[in-house]
Amino acid sequence: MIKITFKDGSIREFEKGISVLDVATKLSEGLARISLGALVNGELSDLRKQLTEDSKLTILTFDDDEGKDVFWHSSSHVLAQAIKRLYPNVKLAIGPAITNGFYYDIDVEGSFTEGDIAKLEAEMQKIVKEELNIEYFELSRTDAIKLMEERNEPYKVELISDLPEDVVISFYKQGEFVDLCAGPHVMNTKIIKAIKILNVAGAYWRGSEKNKMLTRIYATSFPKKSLLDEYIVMLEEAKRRDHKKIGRELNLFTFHPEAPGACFWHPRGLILWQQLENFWREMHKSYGYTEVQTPGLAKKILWETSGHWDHYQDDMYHFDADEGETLCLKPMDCPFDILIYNTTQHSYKDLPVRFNELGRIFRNEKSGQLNGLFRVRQITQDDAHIMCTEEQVLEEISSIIKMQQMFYKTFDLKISYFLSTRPDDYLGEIEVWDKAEDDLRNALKLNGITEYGIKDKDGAFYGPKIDVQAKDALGRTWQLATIQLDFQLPGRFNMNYTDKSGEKKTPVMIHRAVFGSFERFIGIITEQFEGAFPTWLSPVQVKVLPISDKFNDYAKTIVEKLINNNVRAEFDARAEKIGFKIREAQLEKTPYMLVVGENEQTTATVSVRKRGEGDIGVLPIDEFLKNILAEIKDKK
RNA sequence: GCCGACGUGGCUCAAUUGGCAGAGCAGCUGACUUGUAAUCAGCAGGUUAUCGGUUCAACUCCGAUCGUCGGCUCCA
Repeated sequence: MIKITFKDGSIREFEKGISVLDVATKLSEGLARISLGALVNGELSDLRKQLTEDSKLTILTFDDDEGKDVFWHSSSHVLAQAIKRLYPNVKLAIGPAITNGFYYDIDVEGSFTEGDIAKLEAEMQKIVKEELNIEYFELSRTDAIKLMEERNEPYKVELISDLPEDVVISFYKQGEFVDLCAGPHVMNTKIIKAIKILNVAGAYWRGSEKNKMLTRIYATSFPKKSLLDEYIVMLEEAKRRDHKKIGRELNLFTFHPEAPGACFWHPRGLILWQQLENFWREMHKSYGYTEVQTPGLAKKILWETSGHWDHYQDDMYHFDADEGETLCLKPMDCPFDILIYNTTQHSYKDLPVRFNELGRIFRNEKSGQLNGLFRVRQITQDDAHIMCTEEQVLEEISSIIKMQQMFYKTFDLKISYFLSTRPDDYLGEIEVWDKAEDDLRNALKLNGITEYGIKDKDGAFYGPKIDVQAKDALGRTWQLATIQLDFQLPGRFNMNYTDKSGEKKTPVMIHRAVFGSFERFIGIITEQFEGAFPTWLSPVQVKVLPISDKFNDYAKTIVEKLINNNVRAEFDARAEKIGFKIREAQLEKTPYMLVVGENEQTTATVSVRKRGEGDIGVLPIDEFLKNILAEIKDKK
């Protein structure tokens, strides 16, 4: 008999030799999927051959996300089993599959050391070798609780007690180990060939900092050793790209213990920053924005009015100034842009008003959550606030989506969308929120974005938002751009405009960011490009390298010509061998090196060496200049 | 903030597990005048993150603080 685990967790037995089509016809709706473990030793290809277009039966393999989920989820059971064998007193919490592996949360006295990790890995390998079948069974609520109480698993008891009335309470068993689980799973532990425990961290029970902190063991596993090796290489690659490392090596930026959560921009890093800032400014001009700049320090009253004080005062920097007045370093720009808006009267004809601001804001991020440029306390936000009529909302959001798409394309970052809905601590009326959420949904639809995730209750307290995530070269995702619809602050600040009939109306406000923050964005592209920035962004675009100092005068005329044409060129006049100068320029990731000596001087040319390509031949200097200027203009 | 790990010249890393803090790169000085990823020689550089403790003796063990990293929580 072949046992097959289906997506709903059920297991059915079929006679060996049964065809996939026969299985499919024996199932009522054809919604089932065969999980990995059903397929061993050639059965997979046999089954595949028998699949037809009509058959709704699909095979899960490690190549698809769902198959990975099942595989890793089963691996997490193996991990839990190993833990219980070595440390019987440990209490199990939960152990799901995640993006690149799985974890198990456990309640353990004391802490895990490296030695424990090695022992755990070995025990997991042993369980795999035992080739344990993974079997499904169901229990009534009472029996389920009884079983988990007997096994001294209070967290499981809590989980069972909280399950909804109508749900089937299912378990999976492998050898002596039993775990509460909805499944599905692989059929046998034997297919989990390669396992690695990655790290140990703390995590709160049920994700709440009010609860006990458990120990979370992260691991990953693969059906082949070679896949694990590839994954480890990828992790090392990520480490090599670390922006803090590259920032220091390329002399772009550094961090200092004297100013935790803040970045020091060196001359070269600031050039990079300024190129991005220029791009930001051009982009906003062409989309009809006008730039503003507002104070960094202001009275508390402003945030009391906005509601931020109630929600975020613990995360704001504030102090008592003279006359008992509390001053705050601004944690966001919104109220300031509103003050500017309110200084003049607005006609419906003037709307939308679009203010963009490169605001330096301050947030007291908890020490444990600082992380290089990704999370800083002094943040440069590419903020903008759009005040418009309700009728204009869709068009404005569409325009923002287009701008964001154009922007991310420039950096080869793939983006995906999420809709974040009303949180529990919202301001305002539910009907208004529903409308706002509808507006955002429509805007996504209107722009052909049909695939997007939902982040339930993840909106800002004043409105729902569209969050944009970008994926980098290593497949990591980052929260960057955002579009937030706000029907609350305009009312709180008595913003208005006069409509066609002469009546005063409250505008709608859209908050949005494209970069997210300059710091985070530069951190991400530093890793994305591994420091080899495209020419338009490179702090030094060209290095001119004379063969010997006999050609310094000629080299100097070339450098001057480039600089006069706004190309960022440097002159390496040191008395070093050409190979040494090239090596250094290459390590600095300079896009172009121009080697000049006898030949070039007599023919008024340069010998061009391109980053990543090597020597690409000799060009007249004017032609090189023309080419590089075009490349810079096209942001290549 | 919570859990865990870590902190040695500017950088990358040693120091035989408690017994004289050392090397490469970078820097400086001098020589070499060079054709597509490292020329040679010499010099200098340290209160081992900080503070305290244990010990005849501490980079090493213990405690506290600061910082960093991996997570959790948070992210207007």
